[in-house]
Amino acid sequence: MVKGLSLNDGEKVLIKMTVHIFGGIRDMNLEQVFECGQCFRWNKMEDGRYLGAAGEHVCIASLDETESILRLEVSGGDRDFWYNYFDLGTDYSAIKAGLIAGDPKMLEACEAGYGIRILRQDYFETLISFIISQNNNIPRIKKCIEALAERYGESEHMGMKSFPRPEVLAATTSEELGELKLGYRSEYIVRAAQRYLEVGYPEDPETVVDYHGVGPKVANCIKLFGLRCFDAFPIDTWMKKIMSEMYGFKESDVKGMQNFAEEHFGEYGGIAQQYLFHYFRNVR
DNA sequence: ACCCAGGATCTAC
DNA sequence: GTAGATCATGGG
Repeated sequence: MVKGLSLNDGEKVLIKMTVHIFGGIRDMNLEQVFECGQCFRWNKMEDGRYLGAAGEHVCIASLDETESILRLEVSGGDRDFWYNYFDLGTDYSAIKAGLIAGDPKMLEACEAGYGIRILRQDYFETLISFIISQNNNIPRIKKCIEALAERYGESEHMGMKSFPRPEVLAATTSEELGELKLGYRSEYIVRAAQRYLEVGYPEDPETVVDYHGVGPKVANCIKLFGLRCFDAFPIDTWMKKIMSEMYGFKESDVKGMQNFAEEHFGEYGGIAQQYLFHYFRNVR
């Protein structure tokens, strides 16, 4: 499909727009997927569709009322890319069943969190995004990331810039990034981009905590969302309260919580965390 | 003015 | 190894 868009100078330019249709979609709700805190570049449009960016690709996503057909209007990326990005090959019903079998307390949280999926996001984008997330709130995290993309992203589709390449961010300075109101995270971002160019994609997920500005919580988010370690169990201020209330931990006993998650939830601890996080923030 | 936001670092004990 | 202060920024 080809659409004509008019630009500021009045010229008509043909923009290549592809539509991917995926049927038989289960365990998916776009609001849950995009607003559970795993990604920051998707926003609901007035008509209910979601406009967002994944790396250099931009997409308008919608799920029909029976929630069985996913429609993606994309600027690029082949069918496999988007199938992979939305994690359509993973059976979340089976994962939920396993979590509930191991802990009946998870039943309500899993039901309330119907439709959550862990997107397969780009590692570098996840790294930078969650460095920005520290001691920050979601609306401002999104503003910071859009400012980064607006300034350093090199391509643009449907009004959204691509996420900056590591080479570009590595070539900036913390003073320059300071103009984007990133606060003390500016230095972390430059150093992270430079380090990424040195070490590349981590063979060992445990090494992400070696980034300056990446502590245990952010590292677990990067592992879960950017490296697909489903056992990574991020513990933030909310999870401390939740683990305290549900399982009786002292809120200071983060180490105890991590060990418990490892033994109790096992390989899908990160998924359990997502359901719990969502449940306590949005339902209770 | 104070507190919080999907915290991390640095310092001191 | 662990408690406390400090770190930008914006919103309530």
